[in-house]
Amino acid sequence: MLRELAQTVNNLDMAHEPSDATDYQLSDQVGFNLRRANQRHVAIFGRHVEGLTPTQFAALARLYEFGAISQNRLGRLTAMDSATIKGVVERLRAKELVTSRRDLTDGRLRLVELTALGRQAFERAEVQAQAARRETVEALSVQEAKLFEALLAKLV
Amino acid sequence: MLRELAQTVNNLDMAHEPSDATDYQLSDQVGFNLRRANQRHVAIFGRHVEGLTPTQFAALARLYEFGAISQNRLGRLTAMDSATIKGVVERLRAKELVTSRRDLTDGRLRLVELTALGRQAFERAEVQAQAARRETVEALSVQEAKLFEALLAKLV
DNA sequence: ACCAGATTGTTCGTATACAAGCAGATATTT
DNA sequence: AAATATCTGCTTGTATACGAACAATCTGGT
Repeated sequence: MLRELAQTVNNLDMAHEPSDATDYQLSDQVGFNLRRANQRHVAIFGRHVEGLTPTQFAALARLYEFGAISQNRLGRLTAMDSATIKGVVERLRAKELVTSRRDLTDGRLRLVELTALGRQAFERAEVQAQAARRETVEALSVQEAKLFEALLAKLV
Repeated sequence: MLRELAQTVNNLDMAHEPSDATDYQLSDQVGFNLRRANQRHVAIFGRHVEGLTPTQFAALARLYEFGAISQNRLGRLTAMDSATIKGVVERLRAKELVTSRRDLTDGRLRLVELTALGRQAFERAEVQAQAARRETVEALSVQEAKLFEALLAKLV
């Protein structure tokens, strides 16, 4: 019992201590909370969606939507730079969810495309991603969630 | 000129194409935008605050507030697990902004504390972090920003 | 046809981020 | 006191994330 309490107190450190100590506010509060909100969402996503990270899922979604596109363009569509998207495509290839080949008309391009397995994986994951999305905003009312999403969209 | 235009069109890919194509919505839109908002903030923070990442700044802020605390506790206060906080403390030590030593009464603990240089660095960075915070939410009105921050705080 | 500039993709280095497994120190229970 | 559980910090492995530099390729203007 005492153990549990100590554990609970520990876990509440972040939530309680700042206000306990003073009314001190981390001067980068927005950034700090954006980072924490993202961490939390990634964790929730991971519990709902089997075998795909949020970024991998985003890549599959874009490929599902746009068909065969170049690796860099996929990166732009998913907000990843060329170094990052390279690794993501590599891991999706390893899972055989996408293929990649050189473009015949433009030798610079590496065309990335979903496999049949990739399409299936995306369709299955899409339902689970919706559930993750709901859980992420579950602390907000429906209206608050809508408002939050709208404001967030204005930020990015 | 055409080059510039092409560049511009490329940069707008993410903003335009989804709506151009259909009214398709990424089913993990909230997560996707949380990730992008965080990316954007980290970039803004980097432009305003010299020599400190947002996470390093958060660690300094907590140490400034709490004095000497254990490494794991610092991690909890800054939302980093033990593996992550270790690296952050290591890099802060390399810049001589913090020191770390064993606790005499509890042999497990590694006490981390600001140096005089670290205190100065934090005080200077705090002003710049405020500016970063403002730029991050500049697309929102003052009321919208307040609302957004309140909703974000409810999420985490 | 040519050359300057731009784009694509790769590699390297640095910095979070977390899971899992570990050893050592401390705390709790019996 | 001994057995058990917990906590701390470390290490390894995997996955974003980005800056910078690079070669290969393509495009624009001449």
